[in-house]
Amino acid sequence: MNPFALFADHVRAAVTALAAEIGVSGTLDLSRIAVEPPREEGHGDLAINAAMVLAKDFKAKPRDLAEKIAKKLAEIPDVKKVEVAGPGFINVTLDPAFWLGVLRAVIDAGSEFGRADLGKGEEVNVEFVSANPTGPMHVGHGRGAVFGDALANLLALTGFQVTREYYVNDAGAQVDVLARSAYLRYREALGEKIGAVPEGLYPGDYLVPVGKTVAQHHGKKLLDRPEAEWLPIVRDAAIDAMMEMICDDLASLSIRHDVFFFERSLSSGKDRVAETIETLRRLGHIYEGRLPPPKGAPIEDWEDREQTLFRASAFGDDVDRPLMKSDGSYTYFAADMAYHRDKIERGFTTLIDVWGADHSGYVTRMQAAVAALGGGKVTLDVKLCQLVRLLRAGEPVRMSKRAGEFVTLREVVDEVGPDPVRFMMLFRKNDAQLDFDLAKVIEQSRENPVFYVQYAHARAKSALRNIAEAFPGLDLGPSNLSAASLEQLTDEGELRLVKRLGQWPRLVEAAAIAHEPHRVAFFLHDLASEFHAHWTRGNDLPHLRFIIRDDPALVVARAALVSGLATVLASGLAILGVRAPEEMR
RNA sequence: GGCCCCGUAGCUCAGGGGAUAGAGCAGCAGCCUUCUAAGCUGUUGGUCGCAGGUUCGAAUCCUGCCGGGGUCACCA
Repeated sequence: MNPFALFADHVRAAVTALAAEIGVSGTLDLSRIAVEPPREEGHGDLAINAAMVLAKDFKAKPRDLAEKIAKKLAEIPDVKKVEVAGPGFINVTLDPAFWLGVLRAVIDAGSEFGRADLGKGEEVNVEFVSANPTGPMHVGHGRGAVFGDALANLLALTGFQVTREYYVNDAGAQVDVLARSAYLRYREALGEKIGAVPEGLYPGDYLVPVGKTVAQHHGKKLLDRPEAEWLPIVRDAAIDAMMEMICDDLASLSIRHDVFFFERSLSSGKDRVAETIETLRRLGHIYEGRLPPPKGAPIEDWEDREQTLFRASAFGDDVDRPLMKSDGSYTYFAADMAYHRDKIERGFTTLIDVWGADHSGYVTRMQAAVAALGGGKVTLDVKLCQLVRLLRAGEPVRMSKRAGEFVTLREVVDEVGPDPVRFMMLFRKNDAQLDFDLAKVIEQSRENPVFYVQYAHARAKSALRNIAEAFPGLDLGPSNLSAASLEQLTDEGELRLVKRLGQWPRLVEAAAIAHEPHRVAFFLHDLASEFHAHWTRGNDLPHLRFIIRDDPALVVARAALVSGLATVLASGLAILGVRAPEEMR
């Protein structure tokens, strides 16, 4: 039940009928018609731009056309008032009964209110986190994790078949470094004094337990072997341990993935990377050639050589991209192409990758690869999460993995709790930098918007409890709330809240289409604000309170409103993955 | 130097073709005998970085500058 979509249908029908009556030649582009909640309250319930958008097609002045459309819209039963305003807006005011019907729809649908079928079951793959398995997650990873999870929730709610996926980079030089670092800890576990961890190895003591585990399983067997023999063993143990640790970190934020795709699996058994390159070669997208040296800052060891190149420039990229390193192994990009080809082969038609902003230069080439591999039928949307600046009381916290001194995601979650972390990270657009001030979130948590929204939900629940207590015999079940005499909700604050609830389905759809979960967080903040404001009006105006001693029928109607508010607040918080508490403690 | 993201109130940020540009924090002035004041009300504060262009209409789209951040064959 989306009132705005409903009236968009009405408007399109009215415009089409009008065009037929007048005899407008040519086809009308109805897609630009927008039916929106107006910014100004005095402008009614719906703002319609149809006349301005279609004035040319009708060869009419916007305001004249608006008048004609308005006349047709006035015939719709729920419409109370239609006004033409400004440059040609049609402002529609609906009968309060219509909005109360929306409230009834909220009660009847419960947590299903806002569910949509935009996706029609389309398979969407959301790849997020994909942090290298070389250490604990840091706060920046956490942002991508929370973002991807919320986006997946949002898409699932709007009719998409969502798979949450993690690409594990368990190949390449860095996991060898990990293995060597763990091997050092293994020797340490066997009693050796290792001293300071050499430059170039991971110094973090999270590898100490890995060393101990390897020592337990293999004793001293690995001590005298050449690296080529112990490395794969230690590496696999270390990667397992790192992934376990990362999954724990994610679990602390209630994040779970459906699929963990290991980069190594691309080359174990069949060489999937070679297959991918061959596929593209047959399509004419691969050639052997030379690249011009990079513009700008010269690279010291630049070596002009002939190499295997993907014709990314044919798909909008600036230059073609190498697939083989000088030592004959595949580039990361080549493996990543094979990985995305695998996603396409698994039937996904929409791919979403959530990356850190430091990968921004990589977006176009990956989209080029997907365009080439998907034959134009698969889209890749890359959501870049800008870096998180971690502050403590306004002072930047330096984070350096090399120095082994960085604030891990887990430390932050343990310190402030998962709800503030999730909400704060979603209370910002993904491509905007995020300042995360530990001192603020920890010490002055009242300022944190998450509490504000959670409090609104708790307040609604508390009101329902108090009503039940004040009227022991009163049935507050959904069916009775749905049957309440809602027409008693005549206060403007009450109606404002009901109308805001009516915006929820539209908001959810818009957020899902734009892949922007932050819109949900902002909507919840607005809704909470209106609820708190209305609540406080009861201080001065006791007749607006939810408990009115001698008027159970009115109380049931207001209980319906509060219940609807709690429902939408809970739905929104569920998308964000934030708890909707029954009470604040 | 090329490319990507960002420049909106003192600060942190929404708004991404629509009407008189919003919120939180900070500041100022108020509201607890109450269904939880973890709340609310009022108020101060803006050449939407600059300059052109596109059109009925631009904070929003395009171009060029200026500032901040990121990134720049073969790392992952």
